[in-house]
Amino acid sequence: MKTQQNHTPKYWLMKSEPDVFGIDHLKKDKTTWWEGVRNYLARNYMMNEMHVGDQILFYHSNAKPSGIAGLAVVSHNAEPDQLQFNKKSASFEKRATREKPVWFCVQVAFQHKFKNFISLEEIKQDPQCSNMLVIRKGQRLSIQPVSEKDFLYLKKKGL
DNA sequence: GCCAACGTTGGC
DNA sequence: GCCAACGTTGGC
Repeated sequence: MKTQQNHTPKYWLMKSEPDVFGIDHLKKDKTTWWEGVRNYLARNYMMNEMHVGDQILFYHSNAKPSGIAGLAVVSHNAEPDQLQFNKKSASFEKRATREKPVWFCVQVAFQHKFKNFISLEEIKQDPQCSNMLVIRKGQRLSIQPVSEKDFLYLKKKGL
């Protein structure tokens, strides 16, 4: 009989605007459903590749300064994004039905706020981080895969 | 506030 | 299926 293959933990970077929902909001709320993502690649990551236990660099975008503010963890696998059913929401999706949702999101739980906030500038300057997607010009994707090496390095640096 | 980069929409 | 127009993201 075939044994089910265990999911190997993965590492991600997730962007959020701190004015809207930053690391302090997550700390206060403990968990949040990552609603409102309306990009197919980001959706596919959440739907197909992110699993409970995956670790997350929580990134502040559109901030002064932008950068990594802390750590979070996937606390629930993807479920339909409820905002797509809400006519009053900016994230309403007219193509979606309860039977056939279009958008999905994972639930994320707070872990740590970094003692040492790591600014985008610092990541750019650091030769250790030269492969990271977040430093690439024009990289707007709000959910990005991160290598284990980069994750562990930044975790150690930030905590 | 500017604007480069990129995703989406819609006419054809 | 192409691609121009438009909208959004997000650094600066």
